[in-house]
Amino acid sequence: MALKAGKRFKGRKPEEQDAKAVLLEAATALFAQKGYAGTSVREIVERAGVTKPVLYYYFENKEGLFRSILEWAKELQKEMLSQVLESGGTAMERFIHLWQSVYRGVTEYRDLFNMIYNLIFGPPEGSPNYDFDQFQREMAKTIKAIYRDGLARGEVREADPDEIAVLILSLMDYSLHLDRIHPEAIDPERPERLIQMAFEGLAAGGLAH
Amino acid sequence: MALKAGKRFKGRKPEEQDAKAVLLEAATALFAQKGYAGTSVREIVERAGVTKPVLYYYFENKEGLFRSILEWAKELQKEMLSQVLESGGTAMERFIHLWQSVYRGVTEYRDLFNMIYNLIFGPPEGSPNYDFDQFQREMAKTIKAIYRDGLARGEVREADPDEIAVLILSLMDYSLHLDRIHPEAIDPERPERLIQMAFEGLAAGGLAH
DNA sequence: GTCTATACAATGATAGAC
DNA sequence: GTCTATCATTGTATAGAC
Repeated sequence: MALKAGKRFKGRKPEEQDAKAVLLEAATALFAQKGYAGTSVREIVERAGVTKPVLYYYFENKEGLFRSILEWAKELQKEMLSQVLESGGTAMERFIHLWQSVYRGVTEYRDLFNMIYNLIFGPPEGSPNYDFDQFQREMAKTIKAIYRDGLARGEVREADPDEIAVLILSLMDYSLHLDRIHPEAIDPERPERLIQMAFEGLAAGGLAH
Repeated sequence: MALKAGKRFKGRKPEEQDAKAVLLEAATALFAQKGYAGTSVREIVERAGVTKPVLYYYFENKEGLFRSILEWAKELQKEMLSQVLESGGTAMERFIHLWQSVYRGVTEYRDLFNMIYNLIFGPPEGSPNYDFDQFQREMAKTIKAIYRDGLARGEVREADPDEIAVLILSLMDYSLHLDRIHPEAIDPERPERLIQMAFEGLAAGGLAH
């Protein structure tokens, strides 16, 4: 959950980077909760337990801090997806595996995920310009790769891979949305069921297995 | 697409309510684009072509203006959904009809929709407290009603109605999301295809019709 | 590297004239 | 109902001491 500064930042003396890590963590939590515009520098430094000049020492400004968080998230996602692509199994199993990896990441870095989720689905000019869509594009790429493998093995019916990516992504995103707004009813297996439902079809009389 | 002040506000002399309508319209567009916190009162009145005291004359404050917009949206959604529930046809056809009604509403009141969409999926404390989730709950209620009718007629396979609602809602919401971020590739028929895909199933060898 | 103190622009909101 | 002028507050950001 924390930034684990030692692993992520290569400061010679750990204490030197402590302020930076704690600022990133505090800002992530606040941006996730209140949005970029809704979060003041004063709040960030208060939560981080430092003073304003410390923030401006480590980051160019509020926007620079914001961008640092996003670059960090980009790396995390990259690691996660490349790991998923190495996994084997049927398309269905790999979709489930993808979901479970996403879910693990979301759980471990909840604030970070919420922040990015808000940025992707929030007002287009609500925060500094940034290609937020890339997070979804990377997800879509992975889904399509899995689908194409499954198609080559005859595990799935033929369809537009882009459409499949949209289908799977929408189910995962909406499940995460539900977990966000109803944390009392979190259900990690919902996407598995939903993906399965989509696989097997809703129509009466459908499907063999 | 404008507020059509005459239909919505019952001012004796139309000009008296012009400022109010134009303020609602301007604020909706700005909130949709930049979020609540990211939009200043100055911007709103500038866009509306009035001065600040005019805003505070018609609304308690920025938050009051915000809430007025949401109450308006609530009414619009209510009308739309009750109309959909009166429609006939198979479950599949009624889901498509629901989507088309949503899509028409979204098109006609694009700023309003975008604003609410951002609020639903945006940071929880990014704007004044409000039960944004009610918009989704109303949608879910409609979907479940349609599904139950279809089930009674044997048109759909048995499943958890809540789960069905999540499935359909996620497909619609994600399609709207795609339209929002890729307006150059808007595809009003995507949800129809996606819902059909979910109905027929992805698994190879599935399904009769 | 971190602090106190402060500069200075922008914000939400209002008083009071018309 | 609408304006000009203004207020208090909060915002981002920095100078300069330590």
